[in-house]
Amino acid sequence: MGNDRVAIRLTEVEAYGGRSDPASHAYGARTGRNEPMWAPAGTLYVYLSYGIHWCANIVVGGVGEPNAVLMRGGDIVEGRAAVERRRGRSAQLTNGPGKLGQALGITGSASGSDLWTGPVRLEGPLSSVASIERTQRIGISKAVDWPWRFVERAD
DNA sequence: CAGGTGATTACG
DNA sequence: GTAATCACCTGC
Repeated sequence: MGNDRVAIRLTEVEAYGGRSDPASHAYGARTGRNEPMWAPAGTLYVYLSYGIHWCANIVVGGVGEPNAVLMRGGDIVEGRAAVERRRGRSAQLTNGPGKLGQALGITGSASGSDLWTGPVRLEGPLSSVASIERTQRIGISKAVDWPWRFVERAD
C-alpha cells in the first residue's frame, strides 16, 4: 500500500476551442458532456474517447469561452510503480491522451473538478517557451491544419 | 495495418 | 427509437 500519488510533467498538449474550431467539443451545441468547457479556467474536462479511453483537458481562457487544452503526453516524475500497476509494463506509458488519463487514474467522475483543489491538480513551474515546438494536431478529422499542438523539443 | 469499444450526438 | 461519429490504443 504505497503512495498512490502520481506526478507527470507535461511535454505535449493540444489546444481546442475558439469560437469556430470544428474539431472542438465545444463546436456546436452546449451539452452535458462539454459543459465543463464553459467553466472557469483551471477546471478539468474529461471525456471518454472511442468507448475506452478517458482523456483529460485543462479549461483555459476567458470567462464563458469554451477553450481547453488536451493533455497528450508527459514524463513520469513520481509514482512510476503506480502507473505500471494501472498500465502494465509498457515501454511507452504516457505518450498519448488515453494513456495519460489511465496513468493518472482519471475517469469521467473527475470532469468539472477544480485543478487547484480537486482530485487532479496542476502545479508549476512552466518550461521556457523557447523549447516548445508547434505542429498540427493529431487524430482529428476536422481543421487538421490548425497548428495547435505544442510539444517540448526533444533537444 | 485493422478492430474494439460505448458514450454521445443528430435526426425524426 | 436508430445510426453515425469519435481529440485512441493494442496487437497482428
